[in-house]
Amino acid sequence: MELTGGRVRMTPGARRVVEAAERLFYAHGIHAVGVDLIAAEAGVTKKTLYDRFGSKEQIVVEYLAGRDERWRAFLAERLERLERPAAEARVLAVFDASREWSGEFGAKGCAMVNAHAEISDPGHPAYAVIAAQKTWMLELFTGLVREAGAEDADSTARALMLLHEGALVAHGLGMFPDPFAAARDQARALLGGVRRS
Amino acid sequence: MELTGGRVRMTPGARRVVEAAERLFYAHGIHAVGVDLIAAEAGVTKKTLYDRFGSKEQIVVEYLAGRDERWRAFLAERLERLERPAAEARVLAVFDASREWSGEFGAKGCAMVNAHAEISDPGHPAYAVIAAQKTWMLELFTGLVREAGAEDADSTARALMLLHEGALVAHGLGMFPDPFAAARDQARALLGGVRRS
DNA sequence: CCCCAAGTATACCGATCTGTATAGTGGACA
DNA sequence: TGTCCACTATACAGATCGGTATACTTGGGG
Repeated sequence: MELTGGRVRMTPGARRVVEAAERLFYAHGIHAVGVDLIAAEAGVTKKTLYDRFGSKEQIVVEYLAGRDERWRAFLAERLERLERPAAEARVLAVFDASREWSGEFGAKGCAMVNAHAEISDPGHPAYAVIAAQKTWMLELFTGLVREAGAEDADSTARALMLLHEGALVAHGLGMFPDPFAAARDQARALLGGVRRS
Repeated sequence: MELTGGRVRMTPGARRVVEAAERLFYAHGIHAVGVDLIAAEAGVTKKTLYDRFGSKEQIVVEYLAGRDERWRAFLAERLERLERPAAEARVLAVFDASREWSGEFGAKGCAMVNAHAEISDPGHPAYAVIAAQKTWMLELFTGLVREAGAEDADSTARALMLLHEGALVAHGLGMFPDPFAAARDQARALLGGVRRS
């Protein structure tokens, strides 16, 4: 199975497998996509696929963990662009980044939320990846809000989290146009009305 | 197939099928549950199941439409409880109702969002049910906000929608305790700060 | 009394599912 | 030159998938 800290060593074939899996899992759901299709789309035999990953479950883990890694790198790059940023501007930049990301890669909403809908066993290794992603986002907001000097950083961060998750869902379901702009507006109002310590 | 306006005639066996399907689909996901299991859990043969529904797809439609109906009835009952209610109180009551509903039936978040994650074909009949549910909720918020006399009812309603969807997701993933209370607090602040026409 | 709707019981269909087995190929590197 | 390593090709196993077929039972209403 060739693991390195729960992750798989990414040979060229393995990388193509994860890329194909990400595209197929995200578009059609995890259970709707078989390993035969993944292998075919990756231009790889099932033998190679199982030599690298050992199980479909492990491909799911790589799919989610890889996507999370890319999102974090994407977000970090967007946050570093800001020069001498006010903390409030950094919070709003998270919504802008999410809007851009979702426009490019997020037509079906949050991959973590969607995967969670298909997994019932809390012992599934993907569960930890999903939970960690949401914890990380909440802590990101908490840190940024604390920088901004808000009185109750925890509850403010949670409110931002609700707006952000709501925007992801609204975008995925096409509830109304540009939900990230709406969420960003609310976030600004929320931060503007907050008492400073 | 015995349809009545796109829906199935609910004989006793058919009702048990939908009940079993709802429990299993919601807990494990749609593609993860086979019709054999549904029939067994309903105490019904596959013959009966297919005589009533004709296809698994139709069971999915009944599952979602039935759950939506129950939610709307649940919410209507909670809203009617309020006597001589201010419109703002009615908005907050939606979040209270959602909190109560989710505590009883919503451990995995929104059934519509979860189903959407597993369906890729926009022509799937369940798609219309999902979209209609979200449209209905948005219009509900819009109507309530308009009653409250807010200046920009549409954008206020969308903000409430984001908070509500965010709370459903946060609850389903267990991101932090009592997300509906947090969403309700934000909703109140949002309504309180709104300019009246 | 007889019919009909709703149901049971059971067996089957072809397709697809995850996962394994066997045998062989081509390149990099020591 | 020889040995790994990543990979191809193909075939197969056992289970489960959605869906169908045949034959029978039961209870209530004209």
